[in-house]
Amino acid sequence: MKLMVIDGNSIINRAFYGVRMLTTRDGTPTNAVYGFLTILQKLLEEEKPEALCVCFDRKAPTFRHLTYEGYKAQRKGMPDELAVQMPILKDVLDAMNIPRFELDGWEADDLLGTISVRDTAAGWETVIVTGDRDALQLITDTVRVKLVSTRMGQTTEKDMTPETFREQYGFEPIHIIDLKALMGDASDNIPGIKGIGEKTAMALVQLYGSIDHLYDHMPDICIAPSTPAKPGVVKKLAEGEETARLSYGLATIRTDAPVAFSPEDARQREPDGPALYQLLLKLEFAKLIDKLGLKAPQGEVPAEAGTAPGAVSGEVVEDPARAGALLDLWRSQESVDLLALPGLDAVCVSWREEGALGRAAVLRADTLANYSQVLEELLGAGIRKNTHDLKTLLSRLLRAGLRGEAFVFDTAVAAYLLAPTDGSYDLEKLGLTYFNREFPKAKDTYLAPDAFAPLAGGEGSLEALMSHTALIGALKGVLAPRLVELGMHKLCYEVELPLCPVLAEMEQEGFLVDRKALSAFGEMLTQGIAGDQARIYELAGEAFNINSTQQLGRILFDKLGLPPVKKTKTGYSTSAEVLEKLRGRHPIIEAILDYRQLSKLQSTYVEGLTKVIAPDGRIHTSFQNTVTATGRLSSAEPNLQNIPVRTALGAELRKMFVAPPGCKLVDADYSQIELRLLSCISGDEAMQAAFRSGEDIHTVTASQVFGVPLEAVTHEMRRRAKAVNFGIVYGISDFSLAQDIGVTRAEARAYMDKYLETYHGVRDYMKAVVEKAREDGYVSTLLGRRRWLPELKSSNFNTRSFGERVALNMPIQGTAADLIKLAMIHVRDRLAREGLEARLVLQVHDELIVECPDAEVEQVKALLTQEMEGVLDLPVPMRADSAAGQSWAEAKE
DNA sequence: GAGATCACG
DNA sequence: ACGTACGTGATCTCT
Repeated sequence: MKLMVIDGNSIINRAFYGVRMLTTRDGTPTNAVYGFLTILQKLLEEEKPEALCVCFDRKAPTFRHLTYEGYKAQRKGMPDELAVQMPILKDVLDAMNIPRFELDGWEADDLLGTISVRDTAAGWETVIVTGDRDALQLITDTVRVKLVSTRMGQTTEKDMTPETFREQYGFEPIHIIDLKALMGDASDNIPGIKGIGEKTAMALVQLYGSIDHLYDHMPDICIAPSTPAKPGVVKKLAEGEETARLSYGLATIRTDAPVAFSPEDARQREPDGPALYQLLLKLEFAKLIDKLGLKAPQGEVPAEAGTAPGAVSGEVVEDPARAGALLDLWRSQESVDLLALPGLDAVCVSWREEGALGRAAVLRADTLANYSQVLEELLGAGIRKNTHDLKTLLSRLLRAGLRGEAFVFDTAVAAYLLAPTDGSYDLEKLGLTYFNREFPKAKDTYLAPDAFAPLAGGEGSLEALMSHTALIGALKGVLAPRLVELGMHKLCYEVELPLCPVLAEMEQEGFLVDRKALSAFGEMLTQGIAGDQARIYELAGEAFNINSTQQLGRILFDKLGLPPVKKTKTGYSTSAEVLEKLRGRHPIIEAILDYRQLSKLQSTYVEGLTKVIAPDGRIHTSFQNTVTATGRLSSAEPNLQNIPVRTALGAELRKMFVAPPGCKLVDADYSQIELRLLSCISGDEAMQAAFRSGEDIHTVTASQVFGVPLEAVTHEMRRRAKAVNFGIVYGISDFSLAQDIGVTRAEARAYMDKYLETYHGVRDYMKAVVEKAREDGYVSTLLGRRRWLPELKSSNFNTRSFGERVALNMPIQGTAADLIKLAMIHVRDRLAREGLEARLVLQVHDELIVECPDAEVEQVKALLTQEMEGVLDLPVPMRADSAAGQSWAEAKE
């Protein structure tokens, strides 16, 4: 029989420092509890003990010999983020029916000791789990200590038995106490003998075992067989005897705590399922709930009654007459919910009948004779619809030659606006978050590859499809009022939703690529790569995988002996930044930099893009509208928002993005939109005046910061001013600015001070925005888009600093995102209204690209500039420049 | 799946 | 004293 007894304080501490910060949406820190439970799961799987319990401290550490300053320093060891998680962990353990022991005036250590002794007496085997080496004194033939350490979320354990202990320390486990009596332990406030360190203490204990035995031999002390100790050491031992004996007492773990324990009481029991479920849900540990196989409480959900999804009565519509009747019914509804399968071969509609009974109907292409007619009618303007992920639906519809109108709500977009850092917004996840209810996973049911295959038994999938569709309506009931409450309803209904069809059309349109030119470019790269590779192998004296940073690091820093500039978590850094510093030290550096550049272009762009050219010769990216924390779009599969431009060779790629014969590309980009917005948002008069003057902003800044006339601004002055301008938007530090522009930290500091003196409105804003964010818990853009900032409440300096930089940056980056989204909607409208053939094909954050017939070029250029500049009335003009050409490279001027 | 690197605004 | 710029996505290696 085996008992596992856990040092609760020690393990939650390790977990807290080993697991990255996690919080629930309301900002409650949860990382330590999460880490503890992860470790517990792992240990239970490995050890499978019959019994289990956890011990906690209930004794304030003593600070007899510490000053008040020392006390404060000590206290810093238990930050608030960890303290608030202690009671949470205890609640979780209670719900898991795991006995926990704590006793006034006793430390967890003493309880571990007491329990292990009782356990042995009862004939049981004991595994003590802790991160604290003190406990090693408890090791016996039947008591093992599992030492746990956690780094970067990875847990490692080491089993310590009498054998392994002796191997490592060279003496018996019990003499750990004697070791501490001599050397002390700062973290436990055990003084030890001053001047006796780890080395000496180890040697003495290895030779004498106990301090009693040691002092019996005074003053003829050796530190190794027939090696007398130095007189200094003997003197210290003699003078420190009293302290050593006192320390011995302090280091001894007691085994006589008055605790009511017998191993039988700790036998593992079933957890209290519903209680544990509720707790883990509150902690937002969805994955753990899954892993433990916990189920949502059955039956009606009491919370938010009336809005929660009730039972749905569903039907599969196979009779055209019935379909017609339903269409009439749906037209009369305020709105219905709609979910379609990716191939559009089935759709589900849900609605509420009088008396609030939920209804759902599935229409299938294979069983409803007039499916396409019904679908078209359903998608038309006569029936108002709610859906989930509108942009993807519209995109699929367009691909099938269909249009969707009258979509009035999107649960994915709404949930994103309410919590833009959540990362994913699957329906089943939203159901859990907003209703505490478990829903089947779409990917396991109606989105599974063979969900509706004849033999797959599609009933489960049908049911899941219907419950998910009905969930859309229920979610709208919660999300829509919340959007109003937080002032984001206009942003949702006037920006995000109208943008969906624009994005879908852009995806459908695609960007024409010159496949031949791309492949010729690729061949050239292949040659270059082969040359670089050969040269690198020759200079290295061996062949190796240049793509492996590990192998490359060994070659550069071990074999060739170059100085490692920077380290990463896993070894040497070989980043371009590091290699640049080594340039000139060895010819191989140049070859590696060139190899890196060429192979990046080859694998990511030439090969990556070639793979995704559609049969129409065009590349159709996917614009993601629920991804970024700031409100920007992102582009994926492929990413067309990071096509090279900064280097001459990379920019070649933009020549491959073209307009077909008879057409041109028109490219329009905002000039300095983020700085212009900074001047508006901060209300800084000086910066606004600079923009109104129409002069180059970086030159004006340089002139003001360096105190010289505009004409006297040198290239270098402008470059530095530009770096400061950028840095300010990101919440830069003097250190990073110095690194960026290659000056000393003091100089960088001076530039920033001068800058903030010149633009004191910006300085005031930087201070105010962070303070307000701390009070409100969020920051927002001009159009009301929000980002929550639990980081600002962190006690961790880095985390908090990050929160402060985000508080500065998000309103600016996010407002720019709001503006271009609005401009895109307006551009799309005007192109249609003016009957132009021009089509938007790409957005790159501050840039729009349109493909149009040659004849429309001038009109489109003007239209783009107007709509982009005129999107909002601000105290400073927003400027946009446009140009046209046969390729993207040409159109960018 | 995580980490390192590098492409963009 | 801390540790060092905001926001993304793709590719490659290694565990």
